[in-house]
Amino acid sequence: MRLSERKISSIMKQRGYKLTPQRRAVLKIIMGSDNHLTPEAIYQSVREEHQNIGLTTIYRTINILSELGLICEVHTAGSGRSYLVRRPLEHHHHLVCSGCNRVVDFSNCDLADIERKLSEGTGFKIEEHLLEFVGICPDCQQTAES
Amino acid sequence: MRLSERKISSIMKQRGYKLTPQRRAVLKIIMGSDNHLTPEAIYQSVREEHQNIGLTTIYRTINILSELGLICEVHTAGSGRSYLVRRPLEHHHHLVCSGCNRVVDFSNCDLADIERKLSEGTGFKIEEHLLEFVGICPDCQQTAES
DNA sequence: ACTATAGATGAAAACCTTTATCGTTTGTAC
DNA sequence: GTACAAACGATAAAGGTTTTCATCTATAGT
Ligand SMILES: [Zn+2]
Ligand SMILES: [Zn+2]
Ligand SMILES: [Zn+2]
Ligand SMILES: [Zn+2]
Repeated sequence: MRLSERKISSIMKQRGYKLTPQRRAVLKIIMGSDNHLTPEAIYQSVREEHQNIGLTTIYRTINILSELGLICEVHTAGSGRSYLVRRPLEHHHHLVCSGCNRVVDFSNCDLADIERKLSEGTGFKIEEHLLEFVGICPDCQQTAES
Repeated sequence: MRLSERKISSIMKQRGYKLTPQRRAVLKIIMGSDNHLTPEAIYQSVREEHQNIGLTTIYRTINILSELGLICEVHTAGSGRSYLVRRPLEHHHHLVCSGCNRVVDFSNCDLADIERKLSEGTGFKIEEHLLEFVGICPDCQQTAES
């Protein structure tokens, strides 16, 4: 299942958050991009159409979306945070282009075996895992060659 | 192979860095802990014996150790950085306790299959991966029960 | 429509983490 | 021991994120 603006709107309202024009503008930018975006980048993009919005509102909106599980954070993006809209709702991971920040989602993470062995070997009760791949996308490979 | 203080000392000198008392003190704290430590935590620990050291020196030392590949960074540690000494020198990953920050290293990460499939499916040239597990260690499980 | 209420906004200040600056101190090589 | 480069600590500066607060909606009840 993928997230539509309608669905996001309904989730937010259900949890007591209003879908204001500012939040709609932030959502539009995040949903319209294939790349992961920093708060500053979102700010700059939103500002092109909505020049009065404050950076504070960007952060507030990001934090809400994150709390509701509607956006994904990328961890291999250097210092600082970077987000993109949650495209598959189910458990998944990211393949990130180090050239243009494009993100491809994938769901076939088969870590159950490793997880079980690790758990048996260490006695840890494993709660979550973080898996991300970094590479160069076809477009950026071409750009690099030419 | 594991890193001894002697080995680290030789690597640092070879790369033009002096092993000062301050750096030795930072190393002692990092090497003496099974947990990942934030710069601030390292600062506090080092200060107990070396009360005049500056936070700047902690950061400078961490950055050198990181550049030389002598420490590992943990990515699932919330906001901000956290480090521990690099115990296996070869490629490896971390299992982190969310209770006490203890870290267990493991080397049998078998992501080659996933990586090949991903590469074929997307056309990405994959350069690196990030894999980390989070769980509760046996000690913290007991603490939680009692 | 009018008002009351709760929530959201933007500007500014505060906060926290990390890095740069600079005068002084320390290690190392001769 | 002297000379030199490197490292130190204090402080300031730079980023990035959150708090504060007065103002401004949006919504619901009248
Ligand atoms: Zn995602
Ligand atoms: Zn790319
Ligand atoms: Zn490690
Ligand atoms: Zn633990």
